Amino acid sequence: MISAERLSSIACWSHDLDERAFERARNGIVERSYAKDSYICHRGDHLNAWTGVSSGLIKLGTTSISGKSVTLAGLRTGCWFGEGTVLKDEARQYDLMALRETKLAMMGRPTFMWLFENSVTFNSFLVQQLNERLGQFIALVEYDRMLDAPARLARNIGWLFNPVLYPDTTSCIEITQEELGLLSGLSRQATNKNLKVLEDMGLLSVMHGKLTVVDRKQLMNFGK
DNA sequence: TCATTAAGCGTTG
DNA sequence: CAACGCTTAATGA
Repeated sequence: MISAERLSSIACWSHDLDERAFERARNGIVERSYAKDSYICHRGDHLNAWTGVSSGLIKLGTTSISGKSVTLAGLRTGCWFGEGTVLKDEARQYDLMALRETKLAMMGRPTFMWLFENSVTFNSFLVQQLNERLGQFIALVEYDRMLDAPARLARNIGWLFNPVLYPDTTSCIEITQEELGLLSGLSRQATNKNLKVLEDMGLLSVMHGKLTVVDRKQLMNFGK
């Protein structure tokens, strides 16, 4: 269980719930901390919790049979994920790893299902979120087939600041260039080179171990 | 042939 | 000490 203030600050979807649903949510959530580079779960685990990133950064990925690891998505502070797995009551399809010190809010399946069955506003949020994600992953395929390296990097960074998925106001993210590369399907060198291109264009600014987005709109439209 | 990458290592913040 | 930058040998278009 977490405090009402805490829920409110880490879960923007909680703002529209009625009092009964809000209390239910609050009672069904626990918070946990994860050290940098530690795994939250592996593929095949039954982590039956809808999960919010209270602080930190997570990597969603998997490892191929040959042992090569693939990064599929980065999940920033403010993001809630795992609804697909919890709804279907399935094992996890992908690995989750904390890329730095991270706090997660876990909502157990019973609470999630209760909200799903009883709260219209909660459902609205879920639909909006699923819709946004679908858009994100379709776009990813498009980028892969249509865009060059700088544009892929630009748009992947842009997605990390999607206002629906990450309803915070910061424009800064702590992430290494290597991780940014894994996220965009680029090598470390190519990432570094193209970050400088984007920086020269005034779309973002690069610092040691972090970057600040200056113009998200232009990043998202890069290459058009 | 030329460009790009992974890997290793030196440098820096 | 981890992130960055540079060099180099391998890879592949």
